[in-house]
Amino acid sequence: MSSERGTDDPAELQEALRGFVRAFGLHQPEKTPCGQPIPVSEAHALGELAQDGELRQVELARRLRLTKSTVSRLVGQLTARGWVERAPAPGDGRGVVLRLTPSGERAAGNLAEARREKFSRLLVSIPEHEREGVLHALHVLVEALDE
Amino acid sequence: MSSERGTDDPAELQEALRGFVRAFGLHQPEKTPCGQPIPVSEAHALGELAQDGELRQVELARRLRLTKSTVSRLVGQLTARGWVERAPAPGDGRGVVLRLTPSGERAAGNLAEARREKFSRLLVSIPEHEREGVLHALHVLVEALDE
DNA sequence: GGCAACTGGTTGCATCGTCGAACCATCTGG
DNA sequence: CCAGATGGTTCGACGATGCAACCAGTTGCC
Repeated sequence: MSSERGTDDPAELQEALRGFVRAFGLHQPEKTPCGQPIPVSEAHALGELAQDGELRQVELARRLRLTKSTVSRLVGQLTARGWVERAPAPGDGRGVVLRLTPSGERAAGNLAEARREKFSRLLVSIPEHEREGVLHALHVLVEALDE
Repeated sequence: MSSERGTDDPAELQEALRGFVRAFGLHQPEKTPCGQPIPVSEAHALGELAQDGELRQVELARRLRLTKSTVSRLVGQLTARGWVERAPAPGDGRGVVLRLTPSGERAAGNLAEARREKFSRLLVSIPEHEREGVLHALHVLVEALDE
């Protein structure tokens, strides 16, 4: 029954999250999240592909939480860049398997490097004694959001 | 020189943030962040206006971290809905002062209600003893991002 | 076998959201 | 009084997403 705005006030949390979203630049389509000449959503897809080597298109959609139509176009852009190859899925005439081309591997590598660089810079901007708390807080948040 | 991945590893931070972004659903254009029939960016603007009563357009742009052209159009949409009024800024012939109309106040009220509801739900999903830490961490993050 | 229901993909249409550049009007400082 | 900064608008381009309609292949069931 405290009248002071404390840790049980939703407004506090809302304010804090809103500030973060804006500061992180999530409002901008961010042509180059890390200085690389590549759109955000393509970067996400590239990351998934680099990690798994091969992916069914439908699986990519699931991971990125996008509709199949969006992903279809996304993959179209990536193949147009020569970064991804579509192949018929073995055992299912409908499906498509995606794989990075050598050029795509390179792009993914550059991207990963740039990303590491970016977060490295961010990390040093966080006072050392706060870092553990920040990481922990993010995990807590994700857990709360997943419910 | 520690080989363990600890609080000085950028990958940790990257991973944590990526997880948060996806869990928070920031990838989706989120037509109705809280079930209200209103686009996200308009909602943000509405929130700022509701809080301050009156705002210079340039100030709104600064807060939302958007360019003046984007904000100009955004405000155009809001006035088209009858939620915002443009008035010449007193003392500066160039400027524009924005104010919510009664109808805009209502819309902002509904929105605030829905948002409060949403964050309230999120808040209860965060263990009580973590709440202060989460809030603090978000502030630290914003500060680091601003550098 | 054959037919209905489902699933993976593609394409067309609509909407949202942002930026940069060009342009105009209005301050502001020598 | 003029040059440069500042606030706004408009235009053109791009990125990103969804839904609906459609096609093709798969599956389940009678």
